[in-house]
Amino acid sequence: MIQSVSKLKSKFQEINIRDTINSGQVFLWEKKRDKWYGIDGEKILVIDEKKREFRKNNDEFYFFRQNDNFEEIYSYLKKDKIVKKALREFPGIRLLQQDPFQCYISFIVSSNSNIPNIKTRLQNLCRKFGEKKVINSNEFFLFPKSSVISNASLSQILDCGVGYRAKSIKEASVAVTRGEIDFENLKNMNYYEAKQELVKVLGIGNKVADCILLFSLNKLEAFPLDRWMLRILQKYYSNKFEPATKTITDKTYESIHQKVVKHFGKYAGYSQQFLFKMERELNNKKWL
DNA sequence: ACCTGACCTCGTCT
DNA sequence: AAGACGAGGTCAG
Repeated sequence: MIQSVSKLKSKFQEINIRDTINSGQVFLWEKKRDKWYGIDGEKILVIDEKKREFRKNNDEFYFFRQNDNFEEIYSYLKKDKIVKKALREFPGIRLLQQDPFQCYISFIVSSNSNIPNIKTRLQNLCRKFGEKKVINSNEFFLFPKSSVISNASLSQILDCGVGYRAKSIKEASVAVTRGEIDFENLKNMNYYEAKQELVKVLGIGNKVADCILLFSLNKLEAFPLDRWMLRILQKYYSNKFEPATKTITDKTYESIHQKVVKHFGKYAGYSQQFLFKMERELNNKKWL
C-alpha cells in the first residue's frame, strides 16, 4: 500500500517527453531519430526522448516547469479520483512554459480547428515569416517576431492557410508591437486582470485566453473549457459543474471556472492537462 | 443578457 | 475519386 503510493510519486517525478509534447499544448515539435526538436519563439529546443530531468537554470528546465513544487502539486492532484487515475496512466506529463507570443498566436490559430491543421498553419507562418536555422544538418524556421507579422499584408498571412483568422493574427501582432499587449505585464497581473486584457484582442475568447494564461503566463488556475473538457466534466462529474452544451456564455464559463477551482484547487490547470490527455487517448485522437 | 449561425481550410471518411 | 463533414471557438446580429 505505502509502496504503491511512493511508487506513483516517484514515477510522477520523472518527465515523459513524448507524452508531454503530445498533450495538445504545443504544435511545432517533431521527432528525428531519438531526439525531439521544438520551436519555442526564437529558440530551438533539442531534447533526447529518454531525458527524465534537466540541469537547473537551462532553457529546458524552465520550459518543462522543473521549478514547480511537485510534492505540493501532487498533493492537490491526488485529491480527485479521476485525476488520480489519469495521473497513474500518464505520470510523466508536465505543463509547459512556452514563449508567450508563439503561444498567443498558436491558440488564436487553433480556434474551430484540429491539431493537424493547426500544425500546418503554424509551420506555414514560420516558413514565411520566421528566420531559418540549421541544427544537426536539419533545417528549421523560428517563430516569427511580432513586428514581422504586424508589417505583413493580410494576403501574405492568408497564404498560410489560416482562413478568416488572418485578420485576428495581424491585429493581435499589432497589439503586441504597439505595447497594448505586454506579456511581462500580464505575468505580473493576477489571473482575472490578465485575462481581461487578453479577451480584448480580436480572436481571443475565454478558452483561447485560458490556454495562453496557463501555457505561457504562469497562471496555473486557468482551466481552458473546450468541447473536450466540457464533455469530460459531464462524463465523470455528472451534474457537479454545469450541464454540458456545445457553446457556453461568458457567464456560464465563469461560473464553471469558479466551481472548477473550488473543486480541483489552485493547480487546476495541471488537473486539466491530465484529464485532457487521458480522454483524448481514450478516443484515439491524433497528436503531432 | 442570452441564443444562433456563419466562418476559412484541410485532413479524413465514405 | 469527388464530395461532405467537422474540428480543443469566436463574433456579430
